[in-house]
Amino acid sequence: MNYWLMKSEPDAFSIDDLKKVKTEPWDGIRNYQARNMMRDDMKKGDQIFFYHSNADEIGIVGIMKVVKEAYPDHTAINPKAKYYDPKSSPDNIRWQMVDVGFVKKFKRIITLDELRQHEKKLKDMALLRKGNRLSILPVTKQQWDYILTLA
DNA sequence: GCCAACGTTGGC
DNA sequence: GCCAACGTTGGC
Repeated sequence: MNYWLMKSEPDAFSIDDLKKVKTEPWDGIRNYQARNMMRDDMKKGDQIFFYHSNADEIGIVGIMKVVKEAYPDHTAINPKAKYYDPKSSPDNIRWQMVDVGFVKKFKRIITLDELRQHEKKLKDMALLRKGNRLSILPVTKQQWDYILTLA
């Protein structure tokens, strides 16, 4: 079982939105590294931290899981979609997505600030590394368990 | 709204 | 294959 962290701007899609709809196709990923992780390493049942970015309160807000493994992100070939990709075509969709399911919302948000305060315990957590803008990040079991104790 | 830190594109 | 220009992300 692998562990992940996925970012979303709560204005666009928040943990409360996920709680309401239960499952959601995680479309719009347009970064090769992130796509490759979804395609190659994300397995059904993997656990994911839901992270709110670009918000009043930035941080981890809950847990979701992979309910469907990677498949083509058809929004890439929809000219009206927000993340339309003119270089993709129906027989060559460059992007993939997974479906995620709601697991739980934390009673409180584990803010980025707080995570930084635990930097030593969360050694080399990808999220805390400088300049990291990937919207999907791997989390180690140790980091996962430690963050759960914070929550 | 600013800007640092990227990733991507495209001309050469 | 290099790299300048451009676009995007995301914290502040």
